[in-house]
Amino acid sequence: MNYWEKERKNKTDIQVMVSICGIQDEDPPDAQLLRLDNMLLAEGVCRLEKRGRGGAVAGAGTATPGGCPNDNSIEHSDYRAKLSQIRQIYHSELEKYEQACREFTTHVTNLLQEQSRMRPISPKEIERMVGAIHGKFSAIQMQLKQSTCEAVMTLRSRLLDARRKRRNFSKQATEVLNEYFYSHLNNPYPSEEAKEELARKGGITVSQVSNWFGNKRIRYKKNMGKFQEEATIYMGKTAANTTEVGVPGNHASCLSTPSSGSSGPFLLPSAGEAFLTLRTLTSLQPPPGGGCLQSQESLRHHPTAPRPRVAGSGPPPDLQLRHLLETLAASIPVCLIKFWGYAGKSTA
DNA sequence: GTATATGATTGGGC
DNA sequence: GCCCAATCATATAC
Repeated sequence: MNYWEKERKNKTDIQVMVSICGIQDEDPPDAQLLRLDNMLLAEGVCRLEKRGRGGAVAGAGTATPGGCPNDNSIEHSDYRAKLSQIRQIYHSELEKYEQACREFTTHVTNLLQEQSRMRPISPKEIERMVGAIHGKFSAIQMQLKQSTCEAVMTLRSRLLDARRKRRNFSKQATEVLNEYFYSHLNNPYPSEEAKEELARKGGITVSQVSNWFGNKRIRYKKNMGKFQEEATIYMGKTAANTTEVGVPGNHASCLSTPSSGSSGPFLLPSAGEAFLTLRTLTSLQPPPGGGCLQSQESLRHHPTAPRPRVAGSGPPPDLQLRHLLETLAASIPVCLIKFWGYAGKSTA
């Protein structure tokens, strides 16, 4: 094999290797790589290898989707096990790629050095070739990272998705929420503070409280008959709490006012006050065109409901309350429903 | 296995 | 940003 043949072969070898790998002079997509790195770090697939990258959230691997604080560590064990598998595969593949990159670089460098005995090859040319190889392997690594990210996302959606991991609230949480709902049936829109307090009492998150009230309002409206019994139970329960202490307006079991505004007409912080107000509310003339409140806006800002203060002559407030409780207990839910507006909406 | 209950998500309106 | 309404996906009851 003469010089030219040898030269041609060497060139061909390199070209074949380069073309097989599709090496081109291209800049690695740093931004995408950075995103993938950050995600893998956040998911705990890889560790911080380089300082100054930023963006990776410390402890992000322990966060639970939806922020639910419920105890789901048992359910997460499967997730963790599979994540560990993914991590192993990722590192194994990464190691393979890095080794292949080293071997390939060495091989190409050797070929170039061999060639340099026959023709002048500048260090820059070697450097350029090595850089191209590294760039290509970086691209391969990025594909690996992308695949790993996809695998993790799939795993998360399968095993950690909040919907799939739905758990019924504890009895206490449901009780707390129902008590508030039925004691504020005329305006079941808890303020942010009330939501926080309900969340704390029920051991759930504020957004779960919001979800619960959203669902409850809709389902109550859709099927009021079904909730009559429940309404009576909770209204009675709250009323009993109130009468037990013998002071109407005792708010020990109640939470802060609804979100309709502190100066609004629905300052009914207890079932006792709700009942006192009932007489006035049910005597209100329905708004024109349909009897009851027509829109969400009117639900939140009823224009006419007065403050339920009993003053002047007549029996003392506690007796009034007791009387009202006795005479109205059975009909309270219906009255409140009517006032709330949905009954009118569906029956008018 | 099916029906129902229930918590979460999504999309649109305001 | 909050709410409603529809819907999804899972839990629970039968």
